[in-house]
Amino acid sequence: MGRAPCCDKNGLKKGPWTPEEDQKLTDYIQKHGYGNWRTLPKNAGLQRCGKSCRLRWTNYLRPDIKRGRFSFEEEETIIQLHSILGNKWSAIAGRLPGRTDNEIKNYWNTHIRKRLLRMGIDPVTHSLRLDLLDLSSILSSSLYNSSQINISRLLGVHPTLVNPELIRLATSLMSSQCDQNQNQNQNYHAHQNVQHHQHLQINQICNQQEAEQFQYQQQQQIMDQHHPQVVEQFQTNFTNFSNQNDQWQSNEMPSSNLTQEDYVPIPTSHYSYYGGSGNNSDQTVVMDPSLSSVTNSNNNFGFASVLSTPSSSPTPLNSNSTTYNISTEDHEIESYCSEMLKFDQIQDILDGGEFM
DNA sequence: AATTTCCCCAACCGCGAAGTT
DNA sequence: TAACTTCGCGGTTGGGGAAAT
Repeated sequence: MGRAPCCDKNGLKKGPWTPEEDQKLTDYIQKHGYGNWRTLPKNAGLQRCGKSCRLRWTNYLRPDIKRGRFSFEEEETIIQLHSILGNKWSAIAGRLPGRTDNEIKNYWNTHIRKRLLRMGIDPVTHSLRLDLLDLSSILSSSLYNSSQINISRLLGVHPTLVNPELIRLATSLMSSQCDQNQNQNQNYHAHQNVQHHQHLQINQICNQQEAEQFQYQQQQQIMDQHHPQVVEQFQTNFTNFSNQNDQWQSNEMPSSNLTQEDYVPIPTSHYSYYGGSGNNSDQTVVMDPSLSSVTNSNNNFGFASVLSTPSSSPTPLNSNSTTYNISTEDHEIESYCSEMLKFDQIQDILDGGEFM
């Protein structure tokens, strides 16, 4: 009942904390603990409301706060937990020692969420969203600009590795597809409600294999229903493309201004956040893992590599100085992610949790 | 070099739940 | 049981730094 009268209008300070205020708060809590946040600021000699003090302490001053970049495993944990818990930031934070809900929330909104959207994955439901991917508009833009870069970005491969024949096929395919796309989108949106409910069911299944299989079937159905031509053509094209793959990848990767993030794998109907087989050898071709079955088996490219945050890596997100070379860092990421954080491990954690 | 735009994140706000009287 | 207080959560904002023009 009733709301706490938040920060007094009379004279209580707001805004950024000064080092002096931090010191006062820290000193006070170290001596007396933090029992009553309402009376604490007065006792500590701070012109702040209790709420502000609590926030400052829990999000910044607490000694067990782990500051700095999120590690790969932390990021993967966040994604997995979010797929189960949704925006329960405090619950997610409870599984990430040293991280605050605020920090995780910020990180989600500024990094992970955007990346999922670029991949055509709904960050709310964690399901494939072809409408978010918006193939036709991306391709239209690419074709309008006659840009090979854009097509290669869509395909998730380096420009120099894009088969010109594939570009030509995609061009003709999508130009006819554009006309149909609007109607299909309308049908697709109607489908989204159903899909959302299905996803909720998936979350309740709490079994990765069952959930993945279920999700795969649903997404396959959507792809087949709404984009049959796309599916068929791309499968054909990529099969042809893969036959030439050895030749393409045998060339040394040229350096480029493009960053790792410029390449967005195509989310196909069977996707995974994780790396593929874990059988890692030298990898230079960026390819959706689902395509690995029709390509060279060494060419798996895990989504983990795409998901890996730039802030987790030594290279800034949009650094133009970054050459396109995933063979070292992403190799490690993929290898790492394929080995860890399997859904059942998360589930084990959650089974003992209080919020399920 | 100056200005504008973009992006990140610390901090705030409002609400509901839990606790207390 | 109702009224009130306190706490914690999730959504949102805006200041400041970085990047782009």
